[in-house]
Amino acid sequence: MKLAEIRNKLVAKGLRVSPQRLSIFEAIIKLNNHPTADDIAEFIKKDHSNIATGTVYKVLESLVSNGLIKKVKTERDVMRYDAILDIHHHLYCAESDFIKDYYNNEINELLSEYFKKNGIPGFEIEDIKLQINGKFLQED
Amino acid sequence: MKLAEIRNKLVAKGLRVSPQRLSIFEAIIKLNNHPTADDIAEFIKKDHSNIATGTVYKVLESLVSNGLIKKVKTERDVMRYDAILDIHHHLYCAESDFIKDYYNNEINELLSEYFKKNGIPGFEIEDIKLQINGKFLQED
DNA sequence: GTATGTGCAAACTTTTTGCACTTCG
DNA sequence: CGAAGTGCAAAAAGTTTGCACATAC
Repeated sequence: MKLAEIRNKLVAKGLRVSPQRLSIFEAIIKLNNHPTADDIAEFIKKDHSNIATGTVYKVLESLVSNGLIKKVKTERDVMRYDAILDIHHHLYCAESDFIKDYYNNEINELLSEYFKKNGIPGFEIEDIKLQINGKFLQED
Repeated sequence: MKLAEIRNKLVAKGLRVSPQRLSIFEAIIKLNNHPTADDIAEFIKKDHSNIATGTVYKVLESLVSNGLIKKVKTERDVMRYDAILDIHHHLYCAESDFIKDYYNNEINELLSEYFKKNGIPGFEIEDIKLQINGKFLQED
């Protein structure tokens, strides 16, 4: 995703384009393994200018509440963030607390077809995500 | 689940049967909406005897690492706990941060059949959970 | 110029830890 | 009795908040 694209997304939501917003958004995309607030802060401090921790949280919050990124949580005790790129699922290894995105349209269709036929009473489905738990093998 | 049953589960894992373990385990089952450590502590302090916060965390940790309960996390910032009763999925409403268990064997079979045919390269699947996001309608 | 965003540090919340004491088996 | 578990209080970790200052538009 190019900078101009990010800029557009911010503008489209009525958010001002500050360098902090840009670099946080960029960081999430580049650090694409579901970074924590701390990962993001470090990344920015390393490659770019300085940024306050409080700002990182405030910006993340505004991006989340504007639907530009998502919060992801694992069994560990920190929040992780995820750019919203596409419908994807998560492969998760509890042992290493490592999350990897998993794309599979066949599954998406299988599920959406199933739930189109059989809804869930008392619940309005917005989207479905798989959390596939297990272990990563060598080649990762 | 009866007390005797809980007792057995503890013994089976080589854990000692302390009143704290029993009441924490019981609390998770009774407070069956994925209670937080704090919910559990309050519940125990109300209905039964006193318990230290540190103990609650220590006991939860031992139950989790012995596979007797599970940690569940939502987008909010506290950890929740879940008795392991059966294969189930979660209906989740981000707005209210409310989680409800969802049982559906048809889906389980659909998925396990699918992944039996088409594995995921580099990943060994242990189990699959659906997180179905959306909104609860009135009758909840 | 003004509403919005940022930096900073202090406060808050949740979870962890260490150690003396207690209890299960 | 001894190993395992608990209470307590202090500390760590993660996140939020308030307010003065800065900046995007």
